[in-house]
Amino acid sequence: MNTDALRGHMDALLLSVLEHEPLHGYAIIEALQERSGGALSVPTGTLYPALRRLERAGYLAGEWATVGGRKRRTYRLTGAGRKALAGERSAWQAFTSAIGSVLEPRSAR
Amino acid sequence: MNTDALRGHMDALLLSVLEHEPLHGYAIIEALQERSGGALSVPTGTLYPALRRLERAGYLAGEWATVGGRKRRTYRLTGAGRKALAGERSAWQAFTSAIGSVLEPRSAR
DNA sequence: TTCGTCATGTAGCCAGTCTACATGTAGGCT
DNA sequence: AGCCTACATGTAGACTGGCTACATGACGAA
Repeated sequence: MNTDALRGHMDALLLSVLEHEPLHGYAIIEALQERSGGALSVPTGTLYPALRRLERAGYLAGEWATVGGRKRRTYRLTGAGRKALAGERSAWQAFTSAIGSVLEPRSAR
Repeated sequence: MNTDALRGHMDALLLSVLEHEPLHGYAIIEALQERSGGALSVPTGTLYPALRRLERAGYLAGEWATVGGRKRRTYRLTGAGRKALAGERSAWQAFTSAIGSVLEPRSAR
């Protein structure tokens, strides 16, 4: 997939994937790919700026760690992040419902 | 609603709303609003350029008419437009399925 | 004659995604 | 030693397409 249709939904994806466990950037990319059955491949040039944006917004908290000689920045969801995630989820519902109701094939009335 | 999340899905909406009957721009805006239960309000600065783009692409055919002294450009779906619509529909399925599978709340594993 | 609805259109802004590049470690293979 | 792949993060700049704001004009009602 990976069209620009993702626009506006990245935040939801990132917050969601961090809901149950903190992850670092590289692991987030893999998690998204795995969870979506390979459909989503987020390039690093999209991911890292987005993580920083969400951190600035207060939805994520990042922390540096060194594992096996490699530096990682691990992000976890903040309280505000959880609220934002809930908001993103209901926005997603509203979004798909609105588009779906238009796209749904219907017989000529 | 009406965030920029629409990006990439406008084509599908327009093709879909024209599937069963040709409409002119203004009527398309109303149809989208009605079908979505008021959730979608597409501004003219989005609609008209999109219609022209789809016409250039060969998915729509536009024709001028004058009704009650007012000029309208009525668009109808072409054969290529129908094919494109089918493609947009399956793309939409794939898209929502991918995002949904990530967003879906799940208990910690 | 003014206002609201109908009707179309464009210029320019803007935000977020993508491409391509840059940097560096670790481990395996030859 | 040298090379490659996987791991890991990051930035600059292009691109794209939806949005705001504006411009134009006809019609009917108050």
